[in-house]
Amino acid sequence: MTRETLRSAARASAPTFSPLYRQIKDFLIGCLERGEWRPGDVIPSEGELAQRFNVSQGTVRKAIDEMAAENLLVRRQGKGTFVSTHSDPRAYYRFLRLMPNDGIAVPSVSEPFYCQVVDAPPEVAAVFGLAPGGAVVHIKRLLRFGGEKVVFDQIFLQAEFFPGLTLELLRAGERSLYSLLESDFGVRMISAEEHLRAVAADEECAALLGVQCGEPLLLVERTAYTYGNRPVEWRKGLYCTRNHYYRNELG
Amino acid sequence: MTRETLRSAARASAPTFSPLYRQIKDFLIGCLERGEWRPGDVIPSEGELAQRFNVSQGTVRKAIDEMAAENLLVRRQGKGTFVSTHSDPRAYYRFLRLMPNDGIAVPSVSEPFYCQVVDAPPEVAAVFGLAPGGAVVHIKRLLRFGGEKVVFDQIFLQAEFFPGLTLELLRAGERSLYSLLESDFGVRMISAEEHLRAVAADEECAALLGVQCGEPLLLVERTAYTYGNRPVEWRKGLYCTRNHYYRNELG
DNA sequence: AAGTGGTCTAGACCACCGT
DNA sequence: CGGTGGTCTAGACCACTTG
Repeated sequence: MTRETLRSAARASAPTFSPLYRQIKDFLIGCLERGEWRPGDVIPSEGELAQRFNVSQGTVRKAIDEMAAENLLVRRQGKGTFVSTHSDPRAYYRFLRLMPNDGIAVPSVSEPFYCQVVDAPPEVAAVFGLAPGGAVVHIKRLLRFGGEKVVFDQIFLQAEFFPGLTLELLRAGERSLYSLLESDFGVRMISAEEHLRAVAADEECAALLGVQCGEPLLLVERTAYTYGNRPVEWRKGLYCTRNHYYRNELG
Repeated sequence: MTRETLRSAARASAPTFSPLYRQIKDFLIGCLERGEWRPGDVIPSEGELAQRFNVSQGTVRKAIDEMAAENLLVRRQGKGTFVSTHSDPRAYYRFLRLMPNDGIAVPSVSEPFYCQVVDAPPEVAAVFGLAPGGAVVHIKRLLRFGGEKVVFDQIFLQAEFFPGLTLELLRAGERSLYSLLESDFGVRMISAEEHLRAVAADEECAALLGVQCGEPLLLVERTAYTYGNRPVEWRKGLYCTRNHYYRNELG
């Protein structure tokens, strides 16, 4: 593929100016989407990509810079550039913002106890753009921090993307849910949006979390997206915030 | 100032390697801290800065790129690079994550009703690193969205930085609190950390927000920082999340 | 037309990692 | 040592804004 190929493709598909590094970035994202490079893999070096596209190293560099800023790639000096992965223990809790009040981090343990394919509730169908009653996997689990029951999660996934996802599979191994979805089903979560509210505990979750019925809980609704901002997960978490808080940084 | 000045300064102060663009960034941040360029001002052009430091445009560019990514500067093609400001209406709600359930944005109105210099409560003194009982300004206010009472804020500021801050001043004009603190006291908020919990409404805030005593509310504690990660504000907000939610994006 | 930021190049050298 | 990412240059040209 030559530089001219890139330029002409841009002009053909859109009259708006698209810089070279943007086109290269789009190409790299395409490789990730199509699974040509899998999570944890090294991608070709900057020099090699520059040759392949007939551009200078700096142009490839700018494309990779942006993708690294978006957590799609990870640079490691002297080694190469790698596809981000949830299987890296350092990324296990990338999306979990819960912190203990006293600041002392303790290991968290996930205890899934329910996993069934069900008709999508209307709210979930709307998020996924499914027909009402489309098939989704419904997971319920408890998260413990140092033994203490802190979070009750209800997770919904589009069933067609996760055939054979069972409670046994969820319970096997130490990896995080996103790590499992990534390695066993090829679906990678890259961003998410959360909506937070305060609610009163109902009977079910009061029993599960071991709190009084009516106790204030933090309700966290999350929509998670894969490449191309396609929603693939919706979840509803109830957090007991007696000994923990949800941490957020504003820039 | 020459390139050699930059290099030798780096070697003298620290044995660790510090790239040129880093040193230039530090210099630019210093200018902002010392108030040499004020919010809303244009800073010198990339070419001029490159000449001044005896480096190439690309090096200056990288320094400015990072600062733009941190919201310290704003680039405007064809016009120049500007110091970020809370006085820009587009930045009024930079730190406010509250959204209406129905997605229809309505204007918010701040109603401060209390402003006194008081001894710092222990929690606040700890955040500011003040001696117990140090002087802080204590502000109470209500935030309304389309007339509806939604947030009860209690705000604490280090008194020494804000002499003459009164209820009248807070009530005057349309600008946001951070815009006022920036233009009238020269203190600019650049980042913040929030801790969220669910709590039950006590009598005071139930009355203020017009909800039942015991109703679940979202408790948002914020520490806001100015240049150099110096904390200058601590606030405690109680959000009624019946018709609104706290929105957060995870990357 | 002049001035600004935005893109791109070709090549150099440095810092880091593995063998 | 060779290969990788990280820094830096000097200069070119493009895109946008303003006078």
